[in-house]
Amino acid sequence: MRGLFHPAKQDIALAQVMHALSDPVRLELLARVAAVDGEPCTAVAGDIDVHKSTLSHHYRVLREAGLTMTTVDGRTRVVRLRRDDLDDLFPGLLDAVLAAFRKHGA
Amino acid sequence: MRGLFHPAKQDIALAQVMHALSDPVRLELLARVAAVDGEPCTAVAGDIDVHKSTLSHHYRVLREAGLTMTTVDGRTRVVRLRRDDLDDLFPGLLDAVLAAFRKHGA
DNA sequence: CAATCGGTTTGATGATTGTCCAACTATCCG
DNA sequence: CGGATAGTTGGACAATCATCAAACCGATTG
Repeated sequence: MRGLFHPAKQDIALAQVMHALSDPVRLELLARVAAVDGEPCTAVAGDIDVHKSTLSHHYRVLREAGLTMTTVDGRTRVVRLRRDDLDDLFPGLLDAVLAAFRKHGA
Repeated sequence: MRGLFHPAKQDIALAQVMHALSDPVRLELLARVAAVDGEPCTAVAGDIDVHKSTLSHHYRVLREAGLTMTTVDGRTRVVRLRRDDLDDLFPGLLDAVLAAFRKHGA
């Protein structure tokens, strides 16, 4: 498995971030990751009704856009929000999106 | 020309807004519209290097996502930001995106 | 070692997208 | 009216996307 790619902070692009946040499943995932930081993937994904390979795909989109940081722990993956990088690059964006999602859904 | 469709405020969906903001051309358009509110389309589009029908397409995506309000004035279209609706629905989102775009580009 | 478990990778498929071009509509000007 | 101007519409095309299914892989467990 080619070691999980994460973009460097300066390579995080706004349009790509917005695209990563333009899917209902990914918004749901991000909101959950933001709520419980540092949980295994499945614990977070829980009841979402999509195939596990689809979930894997969405996690990769979030990761490669620079939104999340995934580390390997045994046979589970731990997903964390790159809040520091994002808040520094795009102040207020993450909080606005998360608040909007909590209030209105996708 | 089927009269320009604008979603009602309560029908503006987060995911669709994010998708509308996930294209470099549309981010550029939005930033310009935000800067000079109430200008004709071409005055705003100016030097952007895409075909005029492509521009028309992007304007429609922005409009149908609820980001802009387009009115017809003679033979030109006037595009305005739906700032009140957006700020009310998704507080801080628009400003965060615009600030991010001004600082980093797309 | 064998089975299981968490998750990835690799197709395949249908839908959506961004772009251009050509034709069209509607308005304005002379 | 006839031309120019501003923009839309429809078609075509390649690229990307979300989804599923099946095979796979590495870590853990029996």
